[in-house]
Amino acid sequence: MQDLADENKLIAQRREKLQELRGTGGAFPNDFRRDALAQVLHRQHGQEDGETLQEKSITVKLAGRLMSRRLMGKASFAHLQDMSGRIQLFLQRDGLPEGVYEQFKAWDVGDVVGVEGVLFKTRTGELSVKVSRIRLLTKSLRPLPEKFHGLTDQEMRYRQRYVDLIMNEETRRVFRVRSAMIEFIRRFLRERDFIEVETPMMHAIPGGARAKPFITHHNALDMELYLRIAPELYLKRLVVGGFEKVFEINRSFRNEGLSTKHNPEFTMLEFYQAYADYSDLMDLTETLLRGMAQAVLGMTKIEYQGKAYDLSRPFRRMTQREAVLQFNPGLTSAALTSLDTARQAAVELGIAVDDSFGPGKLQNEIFEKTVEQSLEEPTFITGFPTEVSPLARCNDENPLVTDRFELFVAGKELANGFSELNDAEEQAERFRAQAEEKEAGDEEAMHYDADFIRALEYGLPPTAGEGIGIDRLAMFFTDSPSIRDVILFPHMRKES
RNA sequence: GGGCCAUUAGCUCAGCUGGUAGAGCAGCGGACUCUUAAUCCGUUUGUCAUAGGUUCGAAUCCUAUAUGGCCCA
Repeated sequence: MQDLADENKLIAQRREKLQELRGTGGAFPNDFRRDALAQVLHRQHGQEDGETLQEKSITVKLAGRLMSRRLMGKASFAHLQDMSGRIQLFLQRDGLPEGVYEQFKAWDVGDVVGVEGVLFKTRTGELSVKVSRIRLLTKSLRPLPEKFHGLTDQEMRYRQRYVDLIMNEETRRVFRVRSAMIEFIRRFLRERDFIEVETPMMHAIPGGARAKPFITHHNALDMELYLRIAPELYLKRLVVGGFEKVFEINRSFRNEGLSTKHNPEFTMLEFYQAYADYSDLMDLTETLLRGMAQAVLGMTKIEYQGKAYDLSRPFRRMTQREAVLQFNPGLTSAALTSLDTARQAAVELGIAVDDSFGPGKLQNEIFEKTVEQSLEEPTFITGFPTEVSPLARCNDENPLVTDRFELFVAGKELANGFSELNDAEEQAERFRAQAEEKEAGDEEAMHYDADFIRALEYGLPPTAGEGIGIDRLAMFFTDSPSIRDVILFPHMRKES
């Protein structure tokens, strides 16, 4: 029970109004049923003229939140907002049952009401409902932000997303787009015979990526468990099992800092296709993103943070080596191949170099430092060093690199895919190398996963797999500068 | 982790070189039957983020902390 004295006066007044409602019974009715939505009415009847509407005499029942009120002595206007949008209400004292108009005048912006009335056009031509019945369905105790500026405080928008959603159409749009993107992915993959699966989120051995996991504890089993950093190893077990095309859209967790690009929990699409290689997946990714833009936004042109992108054009493809050389004119391919010169180049760029870094790791570090953020146009980077790709299949011509790609758009990594390493013995060898790095103090190095090796020993068909970061993709599709703008309830520190 | 900026009424924001804390919206009372940031008259609202310090006196200056934003690593 909250102490009334602690609350501000506006809330106290509304509590009193609620108390009166309780006295008359039925303060929280749940028997009102609507038969119309605001936006649908605008679409169906917005173009009709007043006379036509009057002749048709269309009665509708609507429910939603009162977002504004313009009271006059014996008549009032108000706007009702439901899940689809807004529509204006017109209430006349003489058009309502005895005493109802006076009750309505005592209600507040933010209250949830149910109305019944006839569609008409006001003098200014706005489609409205001439209300004949109105009921208060839920009393709102907290005042909404001011009607003109709305809620702009970013912290409050994230912490109290419910208020942000009430007040800001743009926020509602962002999350509708996100939802439509995920719906499109499901349809796209199902049409291609992928099946959707759910694999464990709690892992005894965290794997499938280089990252620090969150640790939790199972009491009954008295064992440490890790929140997954990627579903990869389980999805490949399923391909071994004969689910030759699988996908999962779900959360992964990484114990890292927060930034405009990182939330501790984030949503990934991962999919695996047997009898395909990384090149097939690059083609599929282009088709997927192009189709998604068309389906969700109605066009393949996207504007992100002031820059225009056209997904209908073929995505650029270049190797990591080529990209590093292009952005570092002083370097040569030979310099990147030799350990000494590669290390020197990295040090000169201010990279914290560890003695254990080989030429591949050094090239990857130089790439991340000097190239990534400059890759604006959609670009597939291929030829990632084997050293930094412990789960990917080596290239047949050059075993120092893997058949792997990452897709960059607007300077952000959106996707990572590769031909899967399906040689159980080589995978075991690479796990051992990772385990050694872990011993040597690299917290992000992978564990040796014996069951995964056992699965590979039964035989993983030649397979390609890919992960796409849904949050970052949603940022790009909704022109959002921060990952927090596309996560309904982003992680926040404790309120002060 | 480092740098810069912000935090004042329910919301959006003013508040000058330190001198009794303000506006608009919302609220409350009144007028008003086509308004739409409705209008008109009247009126209420504060832990100035928190804790210290300087000062006769601090929203204002200083320090620390918290939360958020932006940039960098």
